[in-house]
Amino acid sequence: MTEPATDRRAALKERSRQAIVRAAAELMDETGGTAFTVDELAERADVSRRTVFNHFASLEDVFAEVCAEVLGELIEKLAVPIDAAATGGPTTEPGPAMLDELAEVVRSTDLVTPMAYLTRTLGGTDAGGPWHANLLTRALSQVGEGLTAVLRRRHPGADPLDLQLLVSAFTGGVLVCHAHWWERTGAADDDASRAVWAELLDRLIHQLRTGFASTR
Amino acid sequence: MTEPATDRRAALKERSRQAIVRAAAELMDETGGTAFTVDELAERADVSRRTVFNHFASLEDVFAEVCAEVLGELIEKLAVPIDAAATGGPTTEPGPAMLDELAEVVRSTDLVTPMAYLTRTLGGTDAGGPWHANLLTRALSQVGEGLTAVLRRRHPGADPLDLQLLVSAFTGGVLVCHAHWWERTGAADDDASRAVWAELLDRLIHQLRTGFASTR
DNA sequence: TGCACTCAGTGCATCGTTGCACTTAGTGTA
DNA sequence: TACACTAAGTGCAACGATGCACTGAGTGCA
Repeated sequence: MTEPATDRRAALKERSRQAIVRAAAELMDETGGTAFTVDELAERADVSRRTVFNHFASLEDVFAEVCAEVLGELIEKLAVPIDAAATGGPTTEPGPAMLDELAEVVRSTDLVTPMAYLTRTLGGTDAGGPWHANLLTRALSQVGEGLTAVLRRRHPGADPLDLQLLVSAFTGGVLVCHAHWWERTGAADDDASRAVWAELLDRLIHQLRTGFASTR
Repeated sequence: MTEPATDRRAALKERSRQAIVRAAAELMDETGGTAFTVDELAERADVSRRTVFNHFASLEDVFAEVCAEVLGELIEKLAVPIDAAATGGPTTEPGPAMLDELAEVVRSTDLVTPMAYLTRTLGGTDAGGPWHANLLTRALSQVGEGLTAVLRRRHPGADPLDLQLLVSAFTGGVLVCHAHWWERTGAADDDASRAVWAELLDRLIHQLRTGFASTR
């Protein structure tokens, strides 16, 4: 993918920022959490410690950006089949119920790997703390916005309220499922964990179907 | 080789400078001369055009630096066997005549490759012009200083005047040999060219021996 | 409980790069 | 011969990174 036409200053700035985010993701993966210092992050990113704070207001903001990128990739994964179904352009013709479509896409996408990563790195040392809770809220909001945008592209004729209610109920349900999944699997990234997740997801979808089956 | 302890600013400065020199050496090699623009050099070095002039006063200075590095490596090559002969520390004991030692070292070092490179890139388009002549003068001076330093390490008891006269006569002789070599071989980098160079070198050494054979 | 330490975060000045407009010299063409 | 163009080189201001001293919060220990 060619870089957008930009001047060298902007390119340098973006490179520094990406280096910090990438370094944080690596350290989070290696340490299974967020227990590293700004000095370690700066060294790994090959920038000065002041530069980290030039780009981010706090370490928490860095973690949030790592999450945002993981979740952004997740939403892109979910968007691909939904957008593909729209090949030939979006239509207002009645199609499958949005819930069924969303359910099928979510079922066929591996959510366990990113969830395991985020749960391990953010939930490991201080799960439920106000700091991590804030990150989780931001993450959920981002997922919700991303899904809403994708479904809107697919169903431009859909009532916006219906659509947003669906997404809100869905992401809220995913949060509940996540807590159960974590409790039962310890956020492992393996087949047993995937089986539990699939079961919880089926429960959620079943519960939501009765309320949104007529949405077209 | 570990980088010297330095701060990040100094490291960046040095990286930029080295990138410019390296890019110039590549372009000189690829184009067989110096007929490229500052814009091309800056692009290859991945710096801005202003940065080139932050580090060097002119394109000519960049070329001079490329030469200096090639010649510096050359002098290092010559220095290795001379310094190795001094293993156990320098001595004022009578040793082989300096000329014989210098001759042996020069004979056993491949001078044709760097000479071919420098002749091709600097002599190709405007040989003998005042601009290139200036580069040649600087190059010769650098070689002379380098050789003088090496021989001084090896023969600390030698009379400085004798030593400098030897080096001056030698480098002057090399310049003459180079002109003949160029005329006869076209500055090719091959075995035939090496044979001609060896012959010319023997002539030079033979001519110099009668004047310096007693130097110890 | 007071003290020492570590670390996140901050303010400010400096450095090196960069963007851009400019001048000047050299060159080619009508 | 005048004009247009290219390219080297320059001055100046702005940007982004960096160095460094500093404050405050949290923690551990005597």
